[in-house]
Amino acid sequence: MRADPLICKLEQFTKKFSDSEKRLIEDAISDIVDYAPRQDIISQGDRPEHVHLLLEGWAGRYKLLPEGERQIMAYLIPGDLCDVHVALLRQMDHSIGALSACKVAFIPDKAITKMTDDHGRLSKALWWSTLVDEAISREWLVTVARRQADKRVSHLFCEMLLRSKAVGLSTDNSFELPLTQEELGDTMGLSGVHMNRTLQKLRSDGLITSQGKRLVINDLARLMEFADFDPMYLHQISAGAKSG
Amino acid sequence: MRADPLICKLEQFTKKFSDSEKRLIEDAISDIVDYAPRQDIISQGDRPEHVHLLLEGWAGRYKLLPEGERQIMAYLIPGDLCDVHVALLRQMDHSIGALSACKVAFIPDKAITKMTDDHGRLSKALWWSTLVDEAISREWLVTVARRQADKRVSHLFCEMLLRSKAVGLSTDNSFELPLTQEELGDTMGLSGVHMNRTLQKLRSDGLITSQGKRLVINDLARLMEFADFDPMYLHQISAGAKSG
DNA sequence: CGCAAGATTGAAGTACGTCAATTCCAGTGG
DNA sequence: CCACTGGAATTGACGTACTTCAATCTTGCG
Repeated sequence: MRADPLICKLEQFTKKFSDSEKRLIEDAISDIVDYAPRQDIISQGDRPEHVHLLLEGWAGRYKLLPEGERQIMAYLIPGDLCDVHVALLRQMDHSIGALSACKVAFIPDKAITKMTDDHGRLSKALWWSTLVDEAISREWLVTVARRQADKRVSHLFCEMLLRSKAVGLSTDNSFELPLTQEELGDTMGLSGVHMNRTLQKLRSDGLITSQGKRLVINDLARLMEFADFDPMYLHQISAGAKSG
Repeated sequence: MRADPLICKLEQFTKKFSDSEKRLIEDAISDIVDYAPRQDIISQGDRPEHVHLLLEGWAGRYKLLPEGERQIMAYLIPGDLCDVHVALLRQMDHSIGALSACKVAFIPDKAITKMTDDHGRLSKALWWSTLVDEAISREWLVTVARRQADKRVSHLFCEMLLRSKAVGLSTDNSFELPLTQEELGDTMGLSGVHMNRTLQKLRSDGLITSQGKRLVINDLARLMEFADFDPMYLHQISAGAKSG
């Protein structure tokens, strides 16, 4: 089903959903829209009328600074909801843009409200996912503030591998990374040039391999060790264990 | 009342609470505990049984890194709740420590659950406050990743002034800042030495003045301009965004 | 007064950024 | 099939905003 990654993700928090619950989510989708890379899915100041569920591709939360630099504050991958709870805030304080080609499902606000009013379990699961988003944001803060470039990038790769696994996008130790080095830099607070040199170092140290847009982590345990990566903040049930 | 700062804060989001609603919150407090500076209020790995409401002093969310550096990821000031929704996550992925002497109210988990089950408005207000926390965390990420030391610190000071105002801790353009320069550095990803030089620069530029532990912002408009500070992310009704 | 924590200062090192040139590569059209 | 093209990756030279270390001065406070 189209909502599989979302369900997959939420099932990390709660017990397996029943078929009828799955259908409930699935049927809430009112529309599906494609976005090209660099296109905004939601813009700062918007007050979206429906919730956006990412089905395919990568998107990013970002802000622009006065000198024109872009800071990406979060990655969204399939199964991630862009704005479950904007209704509580008045408007978006940042934008969400497609990083690769994206397929996005629209779920009307009312459908979400109805779903969560009737299903405490689902409501909790959605809130759980935003609490995890918050935990991720805090960890990125630590990463950017305190870790050196090579560990910064390694830490990010560990996270994205685990998150990809959690939604069924990775079974081995590799995943699609549809980003330019510039975009990676905009995420970790590094220049494109330095990101390039950092990736070269990680490759020559044998920690990663890249095949086109696919990133291969040669030895996850070693990379996690190197990056001081503790998966606890992801609050995955199997945290620490390797799924697959 | 003891819960005044919290109520003050929540009233930014929702309409004024009735006296009975205020009493409801007030009466939920089961206990009040004092903490000395540097003492942990909640430690990583904990699964707290009650919600902590900060009444006096400043506390901080932090993580420790392998080399022993501490990264402070958020400040908590009076009116802030430390862990409203930990129940949804299995355990704390970080610690919360007192930065100054703190007075903390304990509210039993069950009291919160009951309160929010019965009062949708209050429940929404509490969730609103965690969404704002998330927005703040994202803004700090931008600050640390992209802004230079002087703007970084200025941005932080703008935020803390507005947050202090929002809970009635500041009426003019000054507020209590009970932190060492080292702690400010641990927050903004700077060494204590560089934090010192940065503060000197801000003082000599006439942007701030410090009188002991009290920070005076000489010209808020100028400091906001300098720091590229847009208060929208705080989602305060009064501080910018008009309700839509 | 006397002590310890914090603030301040200077000197030297480094991890990053910036700029600019060059190479690589996937698409596209001929 | 190849030549063309524009974006992305790579490289080198150089500048700088920060860190680190270590000494000294200041302040709060019993």
